[in-house]
Formats: sequence, C-alpha cells, structure tokens
Amino acid sequence: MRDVAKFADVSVATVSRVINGKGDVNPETRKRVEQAIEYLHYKPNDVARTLFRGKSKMIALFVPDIMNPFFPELARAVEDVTNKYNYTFILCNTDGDLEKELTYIDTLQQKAVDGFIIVSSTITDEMLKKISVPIIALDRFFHSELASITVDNYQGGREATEYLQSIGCQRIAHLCGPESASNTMERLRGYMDVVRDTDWFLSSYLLSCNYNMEQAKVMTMEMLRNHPEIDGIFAANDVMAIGAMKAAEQLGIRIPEDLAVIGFDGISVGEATSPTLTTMAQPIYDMGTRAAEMLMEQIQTQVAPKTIETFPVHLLERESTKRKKVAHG
Amino acid sequence: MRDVAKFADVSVATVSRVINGKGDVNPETRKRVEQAIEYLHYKPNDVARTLFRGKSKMIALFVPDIMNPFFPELARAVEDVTNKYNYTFILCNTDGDLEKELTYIDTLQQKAVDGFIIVSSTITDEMLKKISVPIIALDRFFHSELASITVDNYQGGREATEYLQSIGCQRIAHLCGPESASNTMERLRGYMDVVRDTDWFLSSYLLSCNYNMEQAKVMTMEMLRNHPEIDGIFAANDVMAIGAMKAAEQLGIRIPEDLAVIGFDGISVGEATSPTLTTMAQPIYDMGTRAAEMLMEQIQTQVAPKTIETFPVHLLERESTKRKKVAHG
DNA sequence: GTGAAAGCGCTAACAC
DNA sequence: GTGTTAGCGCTTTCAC
Repeated sequence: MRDVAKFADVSVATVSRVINGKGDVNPETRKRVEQAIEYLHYKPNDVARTLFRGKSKMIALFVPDIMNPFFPELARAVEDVTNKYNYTFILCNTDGDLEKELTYIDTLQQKAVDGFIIVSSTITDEMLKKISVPIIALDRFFHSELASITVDNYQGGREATEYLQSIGCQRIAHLCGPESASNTMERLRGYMDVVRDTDWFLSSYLLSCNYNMEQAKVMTMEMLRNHPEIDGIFAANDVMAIGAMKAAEQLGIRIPEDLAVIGFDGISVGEATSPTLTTMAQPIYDMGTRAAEMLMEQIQTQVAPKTIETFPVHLLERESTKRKKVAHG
Repeated sequence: MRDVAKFADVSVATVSRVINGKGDVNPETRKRVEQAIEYLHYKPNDVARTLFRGKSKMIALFVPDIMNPFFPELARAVEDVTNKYNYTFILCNTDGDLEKELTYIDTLQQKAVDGFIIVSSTITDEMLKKISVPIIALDRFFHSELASITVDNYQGGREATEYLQSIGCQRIAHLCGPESASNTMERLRGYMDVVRDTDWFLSSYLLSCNYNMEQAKVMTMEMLRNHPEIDGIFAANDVMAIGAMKAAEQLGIRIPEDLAVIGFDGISVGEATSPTLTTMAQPIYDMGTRAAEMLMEQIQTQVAPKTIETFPVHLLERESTKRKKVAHG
C-alpha cells in the first residue's frame, strides 16, 4: 500500500479512500491511484483490515458429520450465499462432540469470525454464552431465544405414518434417531400420535438407531425376524431407511410388496437405491440458503431478531412404497 | 492483553512470553500472569498474531463439488489433520470453474492462508504463479513440478477391465469422465490397452460422461439399446456406475446376470445400491490425510520437495459382478 | 481534496 | 528476568 501511495504520489490515506470508495477524492487523483494499483498488482491485506475492523468477513458452519449426504447439500447452500456476500466460509465437523464444538468456537472467535450457523444437538447455554457474534441454529431447534431454521418435523412424522396407512400398511414400525436431537423427537411424536391408539401398536415397533445406516440395518433385521407382521417402516432419516431396506433384502422380504419403507430428508442417494426411496423431503438447499441469509442480515444490521422459521416437508413418492392403493380399516 | 499485563503487574511483553513459552520468565511471574489470564478469560487475538507473522494457520482445500460423495471423505481427512496441527480448514467448491478458483485464491491469500490442497482439472501455470504458498495437487496430476497425490489410475483401469474379462464378459463398454481430468484419461488408457486389440472392440463402446450420474444413465440407456451384446461396463467413477445400473434396471437388463458393472472410487454409497457396486476402491481417506500431512510439512519446513506419490487401488468385489467364474475365449 | 498520525493487538529486537 | 518500543498493513479522525 505504501508502494502504491508512493507510485501515485499520494498518501496512504488517499489510497485507502480510493480502495474503499469512501470520502471525496479528486477524480484525477483517483485515476492515478487506480492505475498504480493496477500496475503494481496491489491486493489489500485482509488481515490488517480485519484487525482494525474486528470483523473478518468469515462465517462458520458446524455440522455433525459431512459424510452424511444431508450435510454437503446444506454446506453447499451456505457457501453459495457467503460467496454472494463476499464472505469466506468455514466448515467444521463436530462429530456431535461438545468438546470439539467448544474448541472450534474459541479458535474461530480468535480469528474474528462474524457469525455461526450450527447444526447441533448438544448446544448448551454455556456454549451460547461464549459466542459474542450472531448465531443461527439449523435443522435442530434449541430454545426460543436462539434464531432457528427447521422443518415441521412433527407434521412430517405424522404425514409419513399416515401415508403408510393410506397405502395399506397395518403394522408400522419406526426407526428413531438419537434422543438428544430435537428433530427426531418431533418426528417420533408425529408417529406416536398416529399409532398410539391403534389396536396393533407395540412398543417394540419403536427402534432407537442414532441416524446410522449399519446400526439401522442390524436392528431392523432383528425386528423383522421377531415381528414378521410388520408391513411398513418409517425411518427418521434416509440413511436409516436405506439400512432398513438392506435388512429386508437380506431377509428376502420384498419391497414394496411385503414391506413399504419411507425415509426422511430427501437426500439424492435415495434415487440411487433400488427400489428408489420414498421420503419426506426437506427443502435442504433452501434451508441452508435461508439460514445463511438470515445470518448475513444479523451481521449487517447488528440486531438478532430470534426468528424461528419452520419450513414445510413434502412427500416424495418413489418406489419403496409404490403399491396399488388399498382400502383398509 | 493490556488488561492481563496490568492485572498481573507486568508488561505486555512478559504476557506475550508466557503465552508463547518463549524467552525466560521468572516462575513466580509466570504464575501470576497465568492466573491473570485465567481470571480474565483472556484469549489471544489471532488476527493480530497473523498480521505480525504473515501466517494465519489456515489451509484451504479446493474440490469440484462437495455433493459428490467422494469429496466429503477427502475433506474429512484433511480436516482431521489440520485439527491435529491446530490449523483451521477452509473448504471451497470450485465447480471446476477456473474463475472461481482464481477468486478463491485471491481472497484466501489476502487472508494469509498458509497453503492449498487442490483437486482440479483446470490448474494452470497462471494459477500456480499467483500462489505464493505451498500447494499440493490431489486426485489429479498436473505436472511434475507440482507435488501431487494420486492413485495409479492406469493400473486401476487395466485391472477393472481385466477383471470383467475374467468373470466372463465378452463385450466391455467404458464410461469415461471429462477429458480435462487426468485421472479419467489414465483409467481410459488402462481400459484401451486391454481392449484395443480384441476382435470385438468398437469405438462406440466408449462413452464420455462428465462424472455425472444422470447423464451416465441416459447415455448408457442409449448404448445398451444399440448394443444389446454388451455384457460388461467399466465406469470411471462410482456415480456414473450407479447411473449405468439404473439404466440397465429400466431396460429390464439383469445385473450381474446379463450385465456386470464395475465402478471406480469406492464411495460408501456403493454399498447402498442393490445390487451393491463392485468397484476399484481408492484409499480416499488416506490420500486426504497424506496430502494434508505433506502440506503441513512443506509449511513448516518451507521447502517444497515436489513429491509425486501414487497410491494403489484395490478391487472391491460386490454384487454387481458376482457371477460364477466362467472359462471364456 | 488531501496528509499526518493514532491505534487495532500482538511479537521481537533491544535496552536495562 | 523484565520493560520499552517499533512495526505488521490498514482505516479513520482531525487538521489544513
């Protein structure tokens, strides 16, 4: 910058004015400075700016694990928005581990990140207190004091279950995610409200699986052996639904003829399985976009409106439930 | 920091010494400073350190698209290593777009990132010249002046093709990736060296598909219609292999009985399809780890040894090729 | 319209 | 063993 100033025969202050387009600069001077910048290939040092401003134009996204296909799409959406605003995007895998989250928070705040978007089941007040910049909860709800973007998980759980009924399923099991995650608990509630008062419901139709495919497969296999009467499975995410389908396949149970399977999320892998997976699709990319936009707004305006936004889910009917509709009941 | 100094009744220089463990500090003074730090919850400002040092302890990974399941695993590996070294990890989706890459390079160097790991087919000398920090090419080779981590793509292509022959395939087609990518060109060369001199090979058995599932499906469908004699497909990545399987399914062609399919990469989605996908598996996580370790080393030692490392691939035999072995020829 | 100078928070000479 | 100070590269009052 000093070089530029010298070259254009002005002071660094003027160079700064030109770069930032702030303050009045004589058009001729401006031109001279611009040429000097061009000629010297000058690029402002962002670190120095950050030091002065206390803002880095970086935001971070915390996800439990990027290897679950749900999250790359979310990450992609956030990155696209941050690019639009000329921000830099930092992705952090937390493994759902509070320690890791806390470490990331410290490190990143020392680097003056301007905001956080967090997918986490382990958000604590301690954690929130540490964070002095805007923060948005995504995919999982924490409490009403924290701005959040989620889908209507309860409604989704309900619809998925009712849909299985509507295609003729008489015994519907549910694969639930980890208890700590608010989203899966809501989906469970939706399921329970449909099945609780039926004459067939058994508590052993309810499996707790940690959003994990391998585990879902093993547990489903055992359940289907003990309960051959099950003719429908609602899995709380697509990855578990795929595990359930693998289990059925291994047991020689046909999908969808003997057993209908519906997942939750709408990840594109669901199109790659055979049969393709019916699912309650979330508008994943839109949610990521919205969360990022909201964060940008909070960063720019300095106000945190604690908005709670809930997106709808929609039924994506594919092969794993494609039966002729049957009258039932 | 001034607050800490005041509180501990020392100068900022001493505080700095304590924090960095450099220079001699009287044990008692040290203790006092440490207590002050503790008491005031002091965290050093990393931006100021970066400004002074010219190094940010951040590295960036460029990938074409995080939504291809191959890359999350790579990204995960890199992140794990950067965490180990207390570095911060920045993920960038380039969409294979040179403009985006160039923009990222500028932005990040202004933020003083310490190194780059780049998965790209569009690396240019112009790009390399812009980068004044260590850089490693991953998954795709550029030229011998640039350190790189790849697999033996030629050997993999060869083995995949020979394997299809060994299980009795008589007419083997190949789905190729984008011409600009060195990896797919090598796989193609491996395939060609096996089939070129056979009496059955036709140039129309060779399809160019851009690593894209939808496109692979459409093109495979057309090829299988025109060439019902094809009984084996080697796809240059798993995503295209899945597209090919979808195409076969839609045409009522049975896998593996009528048509054997082998992919390349070894992404875990290959286990979720049915039939599960046979593939030439790359040690994805190891490659990511190695690239990151190599970068860390170059950053620390300031020397760039231009190492070219080639990892082996191995055959992962799954259902999409599970036939009884047949004598042939 | 432009320049001089202070200061963002830290580190590394250099004194003492 | 510890304090003083210059300076990393930038922005922004405050004079002129």
